[in-house]
Amino acid sequence: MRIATWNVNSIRQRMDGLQAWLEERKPDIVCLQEIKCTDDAFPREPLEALGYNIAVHGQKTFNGVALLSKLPFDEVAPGLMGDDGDAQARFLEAVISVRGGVLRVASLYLPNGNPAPGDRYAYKLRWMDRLIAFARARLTLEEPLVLAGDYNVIPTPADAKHPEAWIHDALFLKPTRDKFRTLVNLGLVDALRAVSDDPGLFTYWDYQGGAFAKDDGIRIDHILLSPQAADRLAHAGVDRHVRGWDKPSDHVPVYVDLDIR
DNA sequence: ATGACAGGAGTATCCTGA
Repeated sequence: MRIATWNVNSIRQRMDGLQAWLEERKPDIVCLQEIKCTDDAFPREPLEALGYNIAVHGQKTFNGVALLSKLPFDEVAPGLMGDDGDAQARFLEAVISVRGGVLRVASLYLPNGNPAPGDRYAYKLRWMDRLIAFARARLTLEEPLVLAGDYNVIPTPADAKHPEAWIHDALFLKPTRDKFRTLVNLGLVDALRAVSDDPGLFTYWDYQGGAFAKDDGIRIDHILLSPQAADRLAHAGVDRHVRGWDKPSDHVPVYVDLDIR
C-alpha cells in the first residue's frame, strides 16, 4: 500500500504532471493540497480513468484538499474539528477498508501563518491546536492512521538549506515548531525521518531566485503515522525530480510504503 | 544593464503563497 501527499498548487494547472507522476509512482492513495478549485470544477474524469475514487473538499480561488484512492471510501468527512465557523477548505478525512481492518487517512493543508505575528499567525497556531486535538482523539482508536499534507512547518534546522533565513518566518518560529513537536509527541512517527537523517531531504523550493537550481529548499510536506501504521512502514521517499518537470508545482510528492494489502 | 515567480480573479492590478 503506497500512500502519497502532494501540494499541487492548482489541480487544473497540474493535470499533465499529476497524471505522469501517478503512472510513474503508482500510489494507491494520494492526498492533494492547494487544488484551488471548487468541488464542481475538480477534473474527476481523467483521474477516474486511472482507477481512482475521488473525494474533494474545495473552495473558490484558494486552499482546497482532495483524496484519490484505488480502494473505495467507506467514510469521507471534510473539515477539521474544533471550529465550525472556519470556512477555509484545509482538511479531509477518509476511512478505507483494507485486508484485516481499516485505514484512516487525512489530507491536510496547514495555514502558512505569515506575516508573524498577526492574525494569520494566530490562526495557524489555533489550527495546530485543533489538529493536535484531532490526533489525540483518533489515536485512541488504535487504528493505522496517516496524517499527510503540507504542514507549513520546518521541523528542525536540518530541514532547510539555509535555516538562518527562516528564523522570523511563520514556518520556523519556535511556537510553530513547538506545536509540531507536541503533535508528534502524542505518539506519531515522521515517516521520512524514520528512514533517513539526510539533511538534504526537501519538499519545497520557491519559484523565485533559481531556488531549485541552488537546491535552496525546505522540508514542509510531512507524513505522520500512528503506531499501528508505523509498525507497517517499509519505505518512505521524496520525488524531487518532479520539481524539474515543465510547469512544476513548487512542492514535490512525498510517499510511504506500508505493509498493508 | 536588465530582469530576476505562479495562480486565480478578472481584465488592472491585487491577493496569496512560503
